[in-house]
Amino acid sequence: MDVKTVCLGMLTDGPASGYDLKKEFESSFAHFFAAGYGSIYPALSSLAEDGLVDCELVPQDGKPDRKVYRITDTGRAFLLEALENTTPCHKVRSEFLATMCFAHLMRPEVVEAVLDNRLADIARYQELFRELETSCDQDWPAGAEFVLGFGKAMTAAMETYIRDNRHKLAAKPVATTAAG
Amino acid sequence: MDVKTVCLGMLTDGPASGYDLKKEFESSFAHFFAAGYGSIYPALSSLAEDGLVDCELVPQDGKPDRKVYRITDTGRAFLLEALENTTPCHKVRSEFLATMCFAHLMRPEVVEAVLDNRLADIARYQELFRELETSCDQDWPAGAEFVLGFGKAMTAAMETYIRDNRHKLAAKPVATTAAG
DNA sequence: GATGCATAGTATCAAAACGATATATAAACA
DNA sequence: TGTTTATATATCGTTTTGATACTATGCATC
Repeated sequence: MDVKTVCLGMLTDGPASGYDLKKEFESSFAHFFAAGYGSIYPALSSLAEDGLVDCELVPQDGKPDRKVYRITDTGRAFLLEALENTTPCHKVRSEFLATMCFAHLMRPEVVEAVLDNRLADIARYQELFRELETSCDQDWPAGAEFVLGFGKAMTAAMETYIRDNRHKLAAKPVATTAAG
Repeated sequence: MDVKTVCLGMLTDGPASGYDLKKEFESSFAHFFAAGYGSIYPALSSLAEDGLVDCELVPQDGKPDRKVYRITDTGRAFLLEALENTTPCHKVRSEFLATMCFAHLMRPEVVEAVLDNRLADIARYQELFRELETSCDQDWPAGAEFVLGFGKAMTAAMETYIRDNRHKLAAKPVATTAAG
């Protein structure tokens, strides 16, 4: 389940350009699957090369031409197979937690700042979730609702945990730091 | 906060080989920061080249020589600066959630299998957490405890959410799937 | 007695992804 | 007038991934 497959999946919703897909990665997918242009454009080229999508050039006045991609029957079949033949993983890559592992080497006020920063980031996600909910609340497939709810549950748990446990990070100052 | 910095941080705990660090990535760091040999060895080489760590060759009988790395004063200073001068991110990369977005394209029994698989994965993490707790319970820096607790809270929230909401994924079957 | 697997250890490589930047145009804004 | 925002595609060096290779011992299985 790489960027290619996710792009292909997004295209089951209707034809779209790379730019369109990027916006989707930044909204409904933002909390669990990031992808930049450096991944999306090569992915779409590769999908087109493999015949899994068709590409239509749509000229525009002033702006650059749009390359609108549409999933093919082959692509649809490929996607179904890809969806059913994997055991999808769920990975966290947290510089935040890595930093907190070394909190005892940091000045307490910096640790506090990092925690505040994380809470602010969580708040941004929560606002995004509210927007997603209000903008298009009905007609969503069950999966999309499940995924949104998942994101809400995770951020809520994260927020609660940080608020309830941040005091412990300040509590244990290390004597000398000289372990050499 | 890349693999290099995390390795450097791990070395504040005492000298270690790439193999040792890999084991740490697989245990206490497993739930939030993955790294393979392909990242660790180049990271250590680069750190040594920059004078942030020293490398000592320790011959062994039968087995290959160990390359034991030790953080230098320069390295320690570099680490402190790196820890204090960033706003560390926290990213999720979930093929699982991406798959669930397209649950309406999948056979219900496959969706169920994916969910069961995820729960099993969560159970493995929970067992790892129990092991980490029992093996070295006192003398941990506050940060390590915070991070372990964070992992426990997240996996617990994940498990609860999946158990409470999985029925919704089966509830809304799509009529034709032919949207093209 | 051979095969396979686990442990201990270092190392490399292609492919993928990341993150930033370049390019071009127009509208809105200060 | 100058800056930002939006629309759109594209590239490119660096990092990361995931798998594999290599050496060597020991232990269990066939």
